[in-house]
Amino acid sequence: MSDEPSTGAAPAEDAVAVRLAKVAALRRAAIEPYRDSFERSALVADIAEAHAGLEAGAETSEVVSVAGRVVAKRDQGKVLFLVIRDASGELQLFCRPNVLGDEAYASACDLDLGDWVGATGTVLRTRRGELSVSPSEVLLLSKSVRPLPEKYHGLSDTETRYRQRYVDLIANPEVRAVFETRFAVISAIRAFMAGRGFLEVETPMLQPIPGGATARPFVTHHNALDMDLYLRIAPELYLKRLLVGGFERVFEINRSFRNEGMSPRHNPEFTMLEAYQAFGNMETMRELTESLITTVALQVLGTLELEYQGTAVTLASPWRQAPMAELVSEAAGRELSVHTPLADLRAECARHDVPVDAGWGPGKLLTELFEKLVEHSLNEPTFVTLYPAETSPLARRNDADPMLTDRFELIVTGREFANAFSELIDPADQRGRFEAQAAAKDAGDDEAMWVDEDYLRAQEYGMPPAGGLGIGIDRLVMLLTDSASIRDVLLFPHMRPEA
RNA sequence: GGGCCGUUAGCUCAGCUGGUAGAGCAGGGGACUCUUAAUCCCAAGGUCAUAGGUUCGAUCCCUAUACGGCCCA
Repeated sequence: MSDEPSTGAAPAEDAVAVRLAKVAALRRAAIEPYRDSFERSALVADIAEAHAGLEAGAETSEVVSVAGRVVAKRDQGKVLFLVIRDASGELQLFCRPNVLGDEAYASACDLDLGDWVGATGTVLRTRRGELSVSPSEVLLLSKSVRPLPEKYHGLSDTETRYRQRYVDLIANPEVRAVFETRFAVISAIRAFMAGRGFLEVETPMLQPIPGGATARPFVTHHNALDMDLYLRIAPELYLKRLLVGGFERVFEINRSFRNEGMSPRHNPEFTMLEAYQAFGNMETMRELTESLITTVALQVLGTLELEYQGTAVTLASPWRQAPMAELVSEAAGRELSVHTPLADLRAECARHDVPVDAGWGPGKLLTELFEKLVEHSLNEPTFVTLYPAETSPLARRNDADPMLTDRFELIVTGREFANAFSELIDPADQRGRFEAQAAAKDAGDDEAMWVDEDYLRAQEYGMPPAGGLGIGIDRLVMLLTDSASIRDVLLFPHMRPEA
């Protein structure tokens, strides 16, 4: 009755062909291999919990219905062991012809690894101690026609893991745990922010003027309006418009997009938390950041003592604070700041192989030196403060030194995790900063900001003093799951088209 | 964009200073009434990433390209 195996076909198609033939055979026998639904009575984990004390060799009369994917098959001739997996765990099906009937038993033997099945039967524990269901019925719910990766070594090819995450999740169940942690982190953030009286809002992802960060945007086109739009590089300017409107505490967990290179730490689309608090400032945000991250870590991991890629990191408070110029001076072995003569800063850059651009001012040069000499060495959480105004076009100037801003970046494991500042609320100063950015853009800096007239108009109505904060969610999840690459915390990381 | 490394069966991997490829698992056939990476027997499975070049002969040496990984910008 079975079809002749196709000869001469490529091996990949061979396995597929065998399974497709089974589908055809089932259909001829009026058995639907892709069913509508299945009524199950228990998750695998529920059964394991309820029968944890069942002795080896003991059979119960309790009938359960379970469903899952066949992940192992051990054909013993007159006994067949199938292992099925549902979202809660794995369970063995102990299939016997005297319970199933010869015909149903033969059908069960015909199942393949990867098939989805539903089974109904009694709970027992085998003589060898394996909790099992002895089914009186095994229903094929959905036929798998592609072979799964090897059962022992699984799937390790990184390219296939990222491109075909669905296979990765089947072959490497521990991958699921990373994304469960990711969900726990985001849930904990929401709860924390709500507890502090923040309102969650949604702002445009399609923006006529991409603002709130220095980065190249993705461009798209609105056909009906016949105009270009940009995928947001940050929600910042919209959230701050809401402060003008009277919302005092808002946050958005946002997907943003930046048109730049990919790396183990950069994906073209990524997730951030941005939060704004009226009447707060940088210090308000510093406390919020430290409290948020420690609360989330404790809630999700139960500890503040982490290991990231082989290096111990403690998140225990209090976290170090240090001005950028102080850290750079320490690393360079000489006093450096935004007030150091340009020539000296350039010489220092040259000494450390930092390529410089002729148009850069002292603030940009100092920031470059910081990134080259200091950033990577800050393993424990460190608030780097007093960023130059030149590289902080949306931050309020420091009252004592207008060349600097009341801004910090949080560095952990040598990487930026958060960025926050006292918001610039003076519309005249903001216009000047935008214009400096526009000049840089005209000079060829395609990451520089645009002048956003509507944002300036909003500020002219009066924006309350405020603190603003951004935290990279992907990087936070990387830290908390000890993931080396951002691709490991994104279900579907961006990839070039397949060859 | 630059540098280094990788790409061999569906999956995980071998492959000797160049003589056109092997294993395990999966898949196929068979045996087996308590298996656990089940076991045993048999047979099958490859455009060695792609395109060129060198050579009597290339998975192997050279060049380019594609995709992936890491580092740097």
